[in-house]
Amino acid sequence: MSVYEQVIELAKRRGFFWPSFSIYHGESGFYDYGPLGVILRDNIVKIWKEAYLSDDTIFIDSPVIVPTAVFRASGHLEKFSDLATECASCHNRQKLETVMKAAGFQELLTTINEAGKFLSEHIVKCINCGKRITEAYDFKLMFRMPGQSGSGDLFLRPETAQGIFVNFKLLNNFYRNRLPMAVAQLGKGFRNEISPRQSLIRLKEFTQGEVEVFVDPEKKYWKEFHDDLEITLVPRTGMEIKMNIHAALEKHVMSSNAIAYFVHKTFEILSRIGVTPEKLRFRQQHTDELAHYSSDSWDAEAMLDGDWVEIVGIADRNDLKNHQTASGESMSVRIDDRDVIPSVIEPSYGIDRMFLSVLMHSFTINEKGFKVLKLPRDIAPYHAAVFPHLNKDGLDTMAKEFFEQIRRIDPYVTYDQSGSIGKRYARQDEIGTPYCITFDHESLADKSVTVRDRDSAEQIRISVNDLLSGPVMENKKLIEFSRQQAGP
RNA sequence: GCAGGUGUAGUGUAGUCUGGUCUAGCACGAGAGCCUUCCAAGCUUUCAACCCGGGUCCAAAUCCCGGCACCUGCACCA
Repeated sequence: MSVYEQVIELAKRRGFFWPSFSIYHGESGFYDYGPLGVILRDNIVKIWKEAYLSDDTIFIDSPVIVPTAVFRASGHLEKFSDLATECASCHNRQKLETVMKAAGFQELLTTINEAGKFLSEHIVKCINCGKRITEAYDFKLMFRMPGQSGSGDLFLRPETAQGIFVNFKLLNNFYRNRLPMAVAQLGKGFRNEISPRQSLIRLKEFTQGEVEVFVDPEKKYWKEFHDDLEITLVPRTGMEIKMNIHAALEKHVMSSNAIAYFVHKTFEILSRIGVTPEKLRFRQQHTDELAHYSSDSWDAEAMLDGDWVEIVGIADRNDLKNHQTASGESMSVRIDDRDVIPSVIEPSYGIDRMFLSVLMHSFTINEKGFKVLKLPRDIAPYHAAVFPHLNKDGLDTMAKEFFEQIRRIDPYVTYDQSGSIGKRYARQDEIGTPYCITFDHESLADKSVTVRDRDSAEQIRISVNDLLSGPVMENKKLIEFSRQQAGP
């Protein structure tokens, strides 16, 4: 089994995630987060959110249901729906554009009527079987929902970004008309994918963390930053290189301080949540793969089972101009003596893909053949598990009492007294719990317990009072202990 | 969406070709109990499945049709 398959199996069995609606045979493109998945995802989101809060970013939360006008202005209405063809003979579906190109036609057809007329007047052949194609249809990548009479149709947003753009003036007013300004939003996005695949990688309903950084288009500057990292970069023109981001900026591999800054920041966030740096690269998109709204884009890609998968996109986009034109509202900001419409640098995080990458990169099999999820300690769903060594002599009641106390200090803990001690360790290893706290006969005498480290299986003895002094992950003795275990 | 493959307890599988002895087997798991002085030990016991719908047949997990889902490839990924 591949790592992906093993992670899927583990996720389903241990409650990280699974396909939605399965008692009704499921619905492709939708997944539930299970009990442990919810906690793990929240922990990942928390790190992302705090990384931006501590970097002068403001947050907003806007509706997932959005009126047509917004997407007319943003270009999604036009670009997000493709004219497509289906061959009447072999049922092969293609984008109209692709079929036209293959047939040697240059014409750009944008409406269903135009396309129908063109196809009836010209012979356009199916790429697959060579039979003539006579009809085109509209394929919408956005979910459309009927609006009330007069107000027009509504759409489920395909990205959270527009909710920030349409609020630009209010947000910038809140921010006292300064630039640069960074605004973030965490929320659901929806895309009617033709063929959702690979569980959390292509969902119809997904979670995004998007940050829109509004900058002076002439400078595209956010902040200086410290950087002693070597990061794998794949520029549009050239080979994969390991490079320092500052150097990349100086050598114009990256076009602006803002892009470089957020590539660097993204690298730090991803390493922090448990994406392995060696399995991470930043690749600049080729011009022909750029989204309609973007002029440059660096994708963070994670190596998952031999494939590079995009998990974060850092794009240079220019949406405000469109909204100014469409709405008639000025989006310009006064900088020195100039009125400028800000450019936007957008780091857009695919939370579900990050989540899956963290699981896959944390997944290990130990020398005994058992699975150990080596999650960063503080993002593990449970920080610690509490066991009685034996279910007798009062060990169980003592352990249970301790558990009730510690969970009031740190709710990310669990209790288990079923099966043998070894089985319980194995259960916790599989879900990534970094510490197992065990009450044994010595505990009865001196109120001390053993704490076992997930990655080394080594133990220390520590007093109950030390453990109850604060949250598990802030415990100085445990931090010291895990440092020793991580060492040589 | 196309082509091919697959679909059996929570998980992994046997059985499907060659319909009946399948009251669907096994392992892991989970629950209860016993035992047990630290890494999936053992014992007793319990739980739990033929993807859905239709058809053929005396008889369907097994054959046929339709649907759904998953996997691989192609296309798509704004």
